[in-house]
Amino acid sequence: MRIATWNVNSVRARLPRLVPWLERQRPDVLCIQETKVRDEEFPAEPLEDQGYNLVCFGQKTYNGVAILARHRIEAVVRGFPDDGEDADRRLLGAIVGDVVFLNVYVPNGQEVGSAKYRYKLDWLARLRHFLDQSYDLGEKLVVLGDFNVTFDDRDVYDPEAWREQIHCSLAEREALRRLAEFGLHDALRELHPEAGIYTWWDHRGGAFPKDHGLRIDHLLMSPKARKACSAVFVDRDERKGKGASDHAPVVAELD
DNA sequence: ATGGTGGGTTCCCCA
Repeated sequence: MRIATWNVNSVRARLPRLVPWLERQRPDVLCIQETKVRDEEFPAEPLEDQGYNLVCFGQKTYNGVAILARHRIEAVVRGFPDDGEDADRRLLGAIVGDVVFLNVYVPNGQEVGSAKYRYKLDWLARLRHFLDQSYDLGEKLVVLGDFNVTFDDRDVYDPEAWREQIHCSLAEREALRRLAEFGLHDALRELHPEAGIYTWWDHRGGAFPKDHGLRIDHLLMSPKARKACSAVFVDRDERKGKGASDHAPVVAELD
C-alpha cells in the first residue's frame, strides 16, 4: 500500500497540481491538509474521477483536512471528542484496509510565546491524550500530516538562525516527542538518518531554489506499520515551478 | 532591517 501526506494549501487552488500528481504517484491513500473549503464546496468530482473515495472535514478560509483512498474508507472520526461545533477542523481519522490513519494539521503557532503558540502546544498535548484514549498501538497505525514542528536540527537548513524560533523551539519539540512516545516511529528519519531532508520551503524570499527548508510533515508509525514500511521519500519535484504548494508530498510504501 | 509570496473573499489575516 502506497500512502502519502501533503499540505496542499487550498485544495481548490491546487487541483491543477493535485490531479496530475495522483495520476503520477498513484497513492492508495492520500491525507491532505489546509483544504480551506467547506465540505459542501469540496471539489470531489475531479478526484473521484481519478478513482478515489474521499472524506473531508473542512471549513471556510482556514484549516481543513481530507482523506482520499482507492479502497473503502471506514470508521471516520472528525475532530477531538470534546470539540465544539466551531472548533478548528484539523483532525480526521479513518481506517483503510488494515491500516488506521489519523490525519493531522497541527496549528502553526505563529510566534514563540504568542497565544497561538500556547494553543499549538495545548493542541499537541490533546492529540497525545486522544491517542491514549482511543488508539491501539497493536494495530497498523499511522499518524501523519503537517505537524508544524521539526524533530531536531537535522530538519532545519540553518539551525542557528532558527534556534527557539517557531517550528524549532524546545517546547514544541518536546510536545512532538511526547506524542511520538505513545509508541510511534518517525519513519522517514529511521530510514534516512542524514540531515537536509525537508518538506516545506517558504513561498517568500525564494527559499526553495536556495533549499532553505524545514522538515515539518511527518509519518509517525506504530511498530506494526513501521515493520511493514519499506520506503519513505519526499516528492521534492512537486515543490518546483509555478502553482506549487509550499509543502512537498511525503510518500511511504507499506508492504 | 520585520523584508518577501501565495491563498482566501479581505478592505487584512494567516501561513
